[in-house]
Amino acid sequence: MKTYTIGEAARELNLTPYTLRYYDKEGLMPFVERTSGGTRFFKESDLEALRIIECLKSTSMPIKEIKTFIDWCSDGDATLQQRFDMFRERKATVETQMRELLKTMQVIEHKCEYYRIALAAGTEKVHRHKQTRRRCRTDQHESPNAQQKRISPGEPELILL
Amino acid sequence: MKTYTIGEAARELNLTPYTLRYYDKEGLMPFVERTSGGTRFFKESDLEALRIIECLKSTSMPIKEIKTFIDWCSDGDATLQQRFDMFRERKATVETQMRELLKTMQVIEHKCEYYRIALAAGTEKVHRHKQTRRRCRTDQHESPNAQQKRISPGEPELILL
DNA sequence: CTAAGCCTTAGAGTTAACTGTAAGTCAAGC
DNA sequence: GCTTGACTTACAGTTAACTCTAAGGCTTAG
Repeated sequence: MKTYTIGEAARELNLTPYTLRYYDKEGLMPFVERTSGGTRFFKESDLEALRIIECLKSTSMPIKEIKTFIDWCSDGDATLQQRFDMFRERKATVETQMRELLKTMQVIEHKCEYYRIALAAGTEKVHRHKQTRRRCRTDQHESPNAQQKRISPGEPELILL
Repeated sequence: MKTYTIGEAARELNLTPYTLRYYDKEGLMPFVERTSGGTRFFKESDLEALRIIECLKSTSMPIKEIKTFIDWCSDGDATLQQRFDMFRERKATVETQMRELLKTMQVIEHKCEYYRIALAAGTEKVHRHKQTRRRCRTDQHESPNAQQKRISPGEPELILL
């Protein structure tokens, strides 16, 4: 069966040997074997496992939690329920992340349009009227905590939305 | 016009006052004004700007790059093109992130199914046959770099995919 | 008038996840 | 046999993004 040195495995996974050694130290790779000389060698199944680890990492799962999962894997069938629950939870996390990314996308697209129009007009001022209108609607009462007098009265305001 | 103290603004944005002061120190909030006593007060428009900053942050944009954008905003119409380009680039980034999240989701769902079946069977062994078959297909040649003899011959392999 | 509860700054500490260094081992090629 | 280049460990350093501490200031309630 084909095996890989740490450098080859790192290339395969788009990581560095440093990172793989770090993962090993953190207990993420108890399955990786060594030669008699102490050199790690990675099997296909190890790369598969690392791809799962990378997948979990891409859901912003911290390395310590991934280690818990790896420990469960080592414990065998007794931990099937925990592992199932963990993936269900991950699924919910990813769904949330997708919803938030979609919201982000909408804002970004709105800004693209904003700047497309501003560029066409040669100035951001084309958006000024809309801004003033919007601000007026929320312009109703002072904060009870804002009792101190303000300095720097009416600077040319930055426009960010 | 209603204004907010740093604590109120933080609550509004789901951040801490520490974080907002940190952003200010990093130059992300040159638009936030102060009372004569030096206390920051946040206007609606400042909260809007901070929401954009949070949006950019959610695309994994580092704070230093966000500062560049804020500086461009302060520079006015001369930087419209840069800002437009920046948002186009952000859009591409988010599209990539969405594609990757979708791939992640597929793997997670596959694992959910894997564990649903294993739980029903009471053991992960139900997936063993498939695993062996799959491994055989890639079981064709030794790595030219794997010349050292292996220790720990045939442990019960962890199953992770 | 003083205590509570905000706010301020400078600067130190924390955390996660690497990233690199130093000193040494090992196998291959000249 | 010696150099090359990949590997090893232990451990120190880096980076980003906070997060907190200490010392102090301002405004309101009692």
